[in-house]
Order: sequence, then C-alpha cells, then structure tokens
Amino acid sequence: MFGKGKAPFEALVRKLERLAELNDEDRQALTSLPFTIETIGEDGLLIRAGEEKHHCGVLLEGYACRSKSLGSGGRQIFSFHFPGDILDVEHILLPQADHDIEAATDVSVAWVPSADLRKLTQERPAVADALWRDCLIDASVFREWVLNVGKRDPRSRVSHMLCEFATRREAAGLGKPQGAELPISHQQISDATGLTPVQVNRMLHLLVAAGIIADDGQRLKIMNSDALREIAAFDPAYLHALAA
Amino acid sequence: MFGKGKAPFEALVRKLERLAELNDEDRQALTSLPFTIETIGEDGLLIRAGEEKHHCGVLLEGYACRSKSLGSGGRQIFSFHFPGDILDVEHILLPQADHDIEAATDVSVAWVPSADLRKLTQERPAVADALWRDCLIDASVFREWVLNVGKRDPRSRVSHMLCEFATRREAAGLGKPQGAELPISHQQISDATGLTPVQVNRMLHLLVAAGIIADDGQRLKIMNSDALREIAAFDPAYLHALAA
DNA sequence: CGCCGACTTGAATTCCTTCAAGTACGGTGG
DNA sequence: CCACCGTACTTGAAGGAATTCAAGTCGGCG
Repeated sequence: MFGKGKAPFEALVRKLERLAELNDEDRQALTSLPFTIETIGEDGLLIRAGEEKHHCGVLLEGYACRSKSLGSGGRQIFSFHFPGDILDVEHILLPQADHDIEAATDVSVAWVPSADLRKLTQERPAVADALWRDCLIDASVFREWVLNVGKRDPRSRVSHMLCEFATRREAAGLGKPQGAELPISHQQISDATGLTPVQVNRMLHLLVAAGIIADDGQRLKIMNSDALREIAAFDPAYLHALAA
Repeated sequence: MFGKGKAPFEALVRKLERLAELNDEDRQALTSLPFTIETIGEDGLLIRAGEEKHHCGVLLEGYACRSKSLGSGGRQIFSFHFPGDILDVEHILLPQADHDIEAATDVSVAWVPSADLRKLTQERPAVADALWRDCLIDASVFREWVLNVGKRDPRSRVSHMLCEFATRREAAGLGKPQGAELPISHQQISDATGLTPVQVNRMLHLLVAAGIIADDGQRLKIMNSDALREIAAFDPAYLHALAA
C-alpha cells in the first residue's frame, strides 16, 4: 500500500518552492487541496490520449512517463517524472489529453480536481507563478528532447537521456547521480531515444565497457557521472530551476 | 519597411481570443502595451541561447523559427511561428533563453517588456488564461515533434511537418492549406525533421511525383492537402485551440 | 521446476548518409 | 540586356551505420 497518509503533497510543495517564493498561506492552501489517491502497477495507464480529464495528477511514489503512440505501433516517450511532479498541469486549462501517461514502476498518484487547482492559481499569485514556471520548464525539456532525438548520435543520445533522468531524480530528492540506480528498462530507453532496443543495448555496453555505468540487467547504475555528462555534452541550463 | 503602424497587436489579440474570452478592457490593455519594433532580415538571430532577455517578442510580419544547436554543428528546429505569435512567452518568468530564435524570412517583431506583460497577467485573469494556454499548446506541439522526429518514417515525417506548418499558417489567417505556398527551404525542413537535406529532397520528390505538392525550388505548394494529411496521419488535436 | 519476459548477440539486409559533381535560378554589376 | 557569381537544389554512387531477424541466455516468479 502506498501513500504517506499525513503529508501527500510534501514533495509537491518542496518542488514548487524552488519555482517561486511561497508563504505560509500558499503552503497551507496547497496542502489543503482535496484529492483522491490511486495506486497502479508498473506499465499501468494513468491517462490515455484523447480522454477528457478534469483532474491533475500529483505523483507521490514511483516513476511515471509520458508518451505518444503511432497507429503503426511506435511509441515515443518524452518525459520521465518523479515524486512531487504534477504529471499533467496542462489539464488545468486544456481538458483533452493529447498523450498517454503511464506508470514506469508501481506508482501512487493524488488526483486533484482541476477546478480547485485553477481557483488556487487565481487566488494565490505565487502558486500561479510556480505552476506556470513548471509548465515552461516542461516545455523547455521537450525542446531539448527534440534536439536529442533529432540530432544527437546514439551514444550521446542515450547518455543525455540518462543524465537528465539522474538529474531530475536528484532534484526530487532521491539522491545524487553518482552511484544512482536507475529503474529503467532497455525498452524504455529505446522508446525515449528513438533507437531500437538492440542499438540501445549496444550503446549501454559501450558505456559499461568504459566503466561509466554498470548494468545488472535490472537496474542501471551510474559509476562515473562526470564522464557520462562529458559524453552527453550535458548542460543542465535547460532544466532551469529544476537543475540541482 | 515593416509594421502596420496603427495596430501592431491586432493579430496577437485575434489569436488570444481563440484561447480565452477577452473583454474590451482586456483587448484595450493588450493593445496599449508598450513596445519597440525591430525588423531583421532572413536568417537573422532574434534571440541567442544563453542570453538574458527581459522582453517578449510578438511576431508582426514574416515567419520565425526556434532552434537549438549542438556544439558539433547540428541544428534542430522545433517550431515555426507566424504573425500574432509570441515567440518567447517563457521569458515572462524565465529570463534566461535556452534556445535560439531566428527569422525564417524577413521579419518584424514588437518587443514588449516582460514586466508589463507580467503585470497584465496579474491584473487581467482572462489574459493570463490565454497566455498560459498558449504555453501549454506550445508544449503540446513540442511533444508531437519529439514523436515526429523520433518515430515517424521519413515520408510521413516530412509530410507531418508540412501539415502543421500549413495548419498554423491558416490559424494565423494566412490562407487555407490547400494551394498554400510555403516559404520554406529544404535546409529548414532538414533541420526540423532530423533528416539530411538529401533525404528531404528525395522525400519531397516522392510527394511531387504523387501530385501532392509542387516544388519550384523556391516555394513549396500544397496541391492536395487531404492526401498530405493522409500520409502524415495528421491529427490536429494536439494543436488544441490553434487548429483551424 | 518450468515458464515467461527481458536482455544478448551475430549476421544479413536495408536504408540513410556522405561525397562529389553538376544544374538552375536570382541577384549584381557591367 | 547579358554575363557572372553564389546559393540552393539535384542526382548518382559508394560506403557505413542502424534495423531487422533469429536464436540463444539469463533471471524472476508462480
């Protein structure tokens, strides 16, 4: 069973505090938002493209990812999310989901009615700032992903994706990149980078051979995050306030 | 010489009206925003990645695109913009530019101080809604581009890009996709799709051979927009309120 | 213990990129 | 008006890189 019971929005508040100056009333308002908790297993779908959604999901535990699929079968992931992230801020103003959101691991999510969140943004400018800024950073991340998938060579492409994953994980308070164990499958890396699983496998082996990562088949451990950043030419500026 | 003189923000207001219900005061406030006009020739840089920018650019005439470049030389375009678009709403809350913005044709831009725009959003909720929604749609477009560049085959990738270009052009009031003449070079298509110029050339010839587009070397004309959408499997839902 | 899913690995093939040479067009200056 | 020049586009051929295919291994879970 998931959920921290007492303070489900603790991570959310911590995140928004990096995005704007919140006062006690802001924090209070955030933590008193109504919500219902949903827990769902690995690979479960939280939101399906096309759905009308009048709630926003705050990730409490686990990892989630957002993706779009082609009729012809291909799937493209374009972001990973960590506890404290709002998975779909866009549903405050755009009820129609334009992509899928799914659990990358077992996950628990607090669903907050969009209307309450919206009201909050109208009454509390600092919260509005924080949420808006969050959207803007989201967009910045997507731009970087277009570049990653469109122009980087396979090796730096995989490396860059791992760097971002590790950096955002750290920003969510889950520990430093160096030595981090990332719960991500080759298939997910494949869907996130636009490479085939075979190619991903080969790139990872390259990195393993160089002693930069370790891969026991289940988890992927970063052994030398500086070298990884070097290969990826990773510049966290595009993460703005989310960079650690 | 560019600039409509009297009503530079006419197109902007028209666009924001599709994004939220504006009243006369909202419109009034928008049209009284202070600004300075800049005109710049094709390929000129409006904003460079890394810059601190305390103004937002409203595109008045011409086309612009946003892109990021790799140290190693590659350039990736991830959006095209038309008159009425704000090129960089993100600078309202994030002063540091994370990408380049350049003129795709000769262009004129009205620079509005971010602070004034920000004040407007604090005083006029409808304007805030419209601008926020604009950001969210922006982000949705980037997601679609990740998919386009990451997973679509070359033919539908180029087609999809052209469909979006034509659709957004139409949304800006520049005429229907069918028969539209798009002022876009092979190099730009290449940078937008992650394909080489050679490959782009070959894909365009395929489309020309099928009678779907015409290409006189300067301009690219859409002869059969339905067929183009078919090939691209173009679903404008991701453009939300921007779809025509 | 056995099954299933995820990862691994090599080989063949296909497709894209690269390279290089050539063409067409618009703009400039004579 | 014409010749020249530069840029953008065109085209074929060679080479290489990624995908696909297929068979095999490993580990966890029932």
